[in-house]
Amino acid sequence: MADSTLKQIAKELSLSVSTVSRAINGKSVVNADTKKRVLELAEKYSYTPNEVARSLQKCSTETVAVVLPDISENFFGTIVKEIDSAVSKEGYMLLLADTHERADKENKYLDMLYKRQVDALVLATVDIDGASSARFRNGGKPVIFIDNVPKAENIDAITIDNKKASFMAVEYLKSQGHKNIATIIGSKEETTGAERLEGYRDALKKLCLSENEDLIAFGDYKRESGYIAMKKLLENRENAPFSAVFVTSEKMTYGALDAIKEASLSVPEDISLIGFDVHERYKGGHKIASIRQPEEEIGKLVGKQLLSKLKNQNADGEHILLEPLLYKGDTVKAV
Amino acid sequence: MADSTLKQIAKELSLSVSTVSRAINGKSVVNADTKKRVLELAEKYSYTPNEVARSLQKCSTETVAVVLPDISENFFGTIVKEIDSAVSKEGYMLLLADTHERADKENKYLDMLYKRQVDALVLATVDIDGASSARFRNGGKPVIFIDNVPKAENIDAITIDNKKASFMAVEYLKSQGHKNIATIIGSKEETTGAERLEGYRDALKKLCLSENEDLIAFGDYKRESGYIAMKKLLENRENAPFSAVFVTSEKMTYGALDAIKEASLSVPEDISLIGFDVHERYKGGHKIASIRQPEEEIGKLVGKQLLSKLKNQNADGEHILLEPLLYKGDTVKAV
DNA sequence: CTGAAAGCGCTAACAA
DNA sequence: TTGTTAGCGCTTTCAG
Repeated sequence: MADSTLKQIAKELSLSVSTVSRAINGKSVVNADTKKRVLELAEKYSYTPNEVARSLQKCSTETVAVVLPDISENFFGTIVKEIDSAVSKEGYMLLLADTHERADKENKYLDMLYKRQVDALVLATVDIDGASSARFRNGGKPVIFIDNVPKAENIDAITIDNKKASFMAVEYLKSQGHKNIATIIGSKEETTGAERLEGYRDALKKLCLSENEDLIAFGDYKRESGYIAMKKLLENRENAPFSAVFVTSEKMTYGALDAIKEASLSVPEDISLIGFDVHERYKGGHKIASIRQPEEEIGKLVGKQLLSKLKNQNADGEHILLEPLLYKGDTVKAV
Repeated sequence: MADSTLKQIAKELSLSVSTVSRAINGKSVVNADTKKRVLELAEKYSYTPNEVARSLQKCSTETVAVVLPDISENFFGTIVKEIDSAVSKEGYMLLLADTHERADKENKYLDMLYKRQVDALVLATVDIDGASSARFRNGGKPVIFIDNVPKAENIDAITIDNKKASFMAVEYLKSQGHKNIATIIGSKEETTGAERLEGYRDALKKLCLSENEDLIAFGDYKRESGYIAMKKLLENRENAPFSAVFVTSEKMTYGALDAIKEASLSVPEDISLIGFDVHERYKGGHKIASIRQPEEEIGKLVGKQLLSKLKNQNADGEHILLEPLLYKGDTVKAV
């Protein structure tokens, strides 16, 4: 009834624990008959190996930690799904932690996870210098960064090319005749924010568009911050006019749209807009033009890299850059 | 450098392992001076307790398993986020598994999780008789069902009142003058599907609306199946006319809209529609009328119940029913 | 206040 | 082929 152990089975069969272990694990050669007896009794008692004990012995928990800022976002949900799919095939399971975009929580979780001896870590960090994950990396555990990549040596990461993403957005807006393009950037303390900003600036330069610091607003990835940033841009529109805006995260995009609506303006009639990570839920609705990340591909790649690193401690870190995607919706108007 | 252990610290300080353990855990009384020495050395070696060893000893992993059909759905993502939030405060972490709506995967994952000695389980099952989770429940581990609730004795569950959800949808459609109301139901093998169907039928009866089996189509919660089901309803519309449709899951709702669009029909001009679990991403867009579940509340409640059950092995199972919410969008027209 | 000893359940040499 | 021994790192009586 209660969970049985190797010891109990061994005792009942007058065998040693190791023989029972061998019979059950099938790794080593065991007499066919004793093996049969062991297996039968194990069946009868519905013996279940205790993985905790096994982990302690093997110094490996077959567990991958996944730490990210917001699991309710489709972007992260999809990535997690793919990672789980990939690693579960090899017996690994995921310990998940949601940091709510907070560095203190990230630290707390990484601490807990380290104590729990996870074998590897996938981290969408909000900690820009990589200190929070240093222990894992120094300890030789595979760490793969997604979304944000800290400034540190020898980092493994899988992200899109954020600079290129901004370039694509600006280039598309220019192709539609826009000359004054505003942007809303998430925290520039994080690489995603910093790189998207850099890409935006580079694009303006390369495409000979006018630069204006007043057309750059900042948020923190959350909806409310997109709303506030957009509102600020709109209030200052007389001084710093613009016909289009590039918003660099999904939730901020919705927030920006909230502000536009509140100001009784229309998209794309009054303002053209390109968002980020916005997915159409259904045809026939309003389609928000958006830069998107190939999240399934990211997840699959992370899973694959994880498995490979878990086997062979690959040496050097590499940052895999994927192509961003541009979806032209109906929120950009030619002017 | 490498991870230190109590043993190492004990040896270096010529103390016993137990004293070092006591000093670090602070549970028992230790001489202030030795405690200080221990703590200093622990600090110096950045000692990290091995939770795996601790778990083995304590027969508790401080881990909660969360098993669900699709983590990329906002509904589940939000629930997971809230559960994590709640239980992490007490030191628990989540092991997450995504079953892709497949009973075989669910079984496999539950097996792995059982071996890993999780302390509790939150399960959005696709296994209707509850066999997959029997071991957990018999073993006295807290199991809380969400979304689907198996037909078994003494079950703990937190869901919305699905019958009422259907009633609300039908009632609203009737109030807008609709008399022939079609529906698309997810698997009737699962309680969510069965109850929503039952609620739909009850509502028609109670509200004196005509019943017609041809107006009931089935899907499997996925988008494609909603598309196919809607297409079937539309093709048969001459025989079985309807002016409104109630679709009982988010992805099927999008699929149904796909089919409506493909048939060159408009919502709500040609067909009124109420979906399920559809959330507005942004104001100003097309608003899909929808029954919604209070997912944050569900997640918070699950977290709370989990914690309470983890402490005191509460006795009887209880099914907590929450109120569904009705959001009137612009996809229902008065006729 | 501290140490010795036993053990959580399992694995893995090493012998026999 | 099987058993013995020795842990993995920690907690927890029980003595002292």
